[in-house]
Parts: sequence; structure tokens; C-alpha cells
Amino acid sequence: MTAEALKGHLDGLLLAVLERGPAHGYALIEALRTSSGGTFDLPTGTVYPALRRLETAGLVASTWEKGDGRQRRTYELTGAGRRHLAQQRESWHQFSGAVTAVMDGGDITWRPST
Amino acid sequence: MTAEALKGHLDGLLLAVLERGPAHGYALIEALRTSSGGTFDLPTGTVYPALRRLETAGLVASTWEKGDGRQRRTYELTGAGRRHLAQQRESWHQFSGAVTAVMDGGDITWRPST
DNA sequence: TGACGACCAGTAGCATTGCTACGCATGACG
DNA sequence: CGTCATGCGTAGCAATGCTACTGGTCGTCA
Repeated sequence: MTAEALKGHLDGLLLAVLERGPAHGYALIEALRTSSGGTFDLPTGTVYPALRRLETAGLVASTWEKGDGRQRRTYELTGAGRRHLAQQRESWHQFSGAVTAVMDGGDITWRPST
Repeated sequence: MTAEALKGHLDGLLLAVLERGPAHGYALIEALRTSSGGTFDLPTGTVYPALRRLETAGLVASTWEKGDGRQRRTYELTGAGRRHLAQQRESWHQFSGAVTAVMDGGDITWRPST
């Protein structure tokens, strides 16, 4: 379980969680942990930079939500983010299908999506 | 389509193909392409270094097979490789299950393997 | 009052990994 | 002879997530 397994998939995961509604970084970490059954327990140093990447890429937008003293930056999906997510989902299905095919046997049951 | 999606999963794929029997690098590339339905079309610069990594890690062993003039290095799984593969398979199932759970909905159906 | 932990955000530096772009060799085919 | 498929390999690069750290508010408990 090299931690590198996550590489390239984190963005999609974050976008998927944000699809349920706006959230701030800390909440995203917990959401990922719970909805992955404990598999994803990401450190802040992984998530925060990722969110900034996503924002730079225009896939999410952030706003400073100040409760009273505790400030939190709330992220939400943009239109581009939504589109990107759909595409990521498709990529994921293709990718995971291919890996499973190779891993679980030589035979492949490939469902052409188009 | 980020190529980074493969990161951390290549080893398992190579080991899985080698489980079917010994093969040399070039053949592995084609095997991966076909059994993944064309999804994995890896350049030699990806596969050869990976094989050397695996060999250094003791997961595969190589021998120079000289047909006549064309020399090819044939790889085969070691015991450790076989063990590692089993473990990789399990990791993959856990990982892919978790990603799919997050991607395709909030609910998770987690099957504890033990 | 003080200490500690949960909550919340962020950065610097690192290690790993796969990719691009090469070089080099043999054999077959025109 | 030129070119392509086969076959192995390396150098350098870019991307990404992780570790370890800083800094702050709030609540609780001794």
C-alpha cells in the first residue's frame, strides 16, 4: 500500500466530495475518511495543497467563512469542476476496469462506453 | 487522463502479467496492452526501469535468453514476488473499492476481508 | 491559571514514480 | 542500402503526495 497509489486520483476524490456540497478542508478530510470506510486518512499537508491546485486550475472556488474567530476557507465546485469530475469518473471506471482485468485474470470484459 | 493515475499500480500489473509465466520486457508491454483492452500502452522507458526496480526489490528474477543474435532478458516471479502480488491484489481491491465508494456515492459497502 | 487536545489553515523540502527523448543493436524485407 | 519491427537501456524531467513543521482559536479539565 504504497502511498503513491493515490497519485492522480486525489483530485477526483476531492471533487466528488465537493459535489455533495461546499465544505472546508478539514471537513473534506473527515468526509473522505468516513466515506472511504477509513481507507483514506489524508494528512492536511496532502489536502490543502491539493485544494489550492484545484483552485488554481479553476475547478473549485473558495471563500473565507469566518464563524467568529475561527476562520475557515470553504470550497465549492465550479462549472469546470463539475465537468472535470464527470470526466474523472469516466477515467476512473476505465482505469479501474483495466487494472482489475489485468490483475484478476487474463480475460477482459471491456464494455465500450460509447 | 493524467498519466499519473498509474503511479503505484504499475508494479502490481507487471507482477500480475508475470504470474501467467515468464516473459521479457517487450512482451510484457504487449501483454499489458492487450489484456487491458488497449488502456495501457506503456513506453519502454516506463517498463524497463520498473522491471529493474522489481528485480532490485527481489520480486522478479531475470536471465539472459539468447535466441541467436537477439538477446532478451526474461523475467519471472520469485517467491517474494508472488507474495507481493497477492498483497498488491488485496490493496488494489481495497483501494478501488474505496475510490468507487467516494466517487459513485456517499454510501460505502465495505467488505471486511478478514 | 495553565496545559492539553480538537479544530483549522498553511508552507518547505523531500522521495518516488512514470514519461519523453534519446542511443544502440539485430533481423527481415523492399 | 534503407527502413521498420523487435529488443534493451539511460538521462533528465515534471508531477504529486507525504513528513514535519508553524501558527492560531476554542473548549475542557486539572
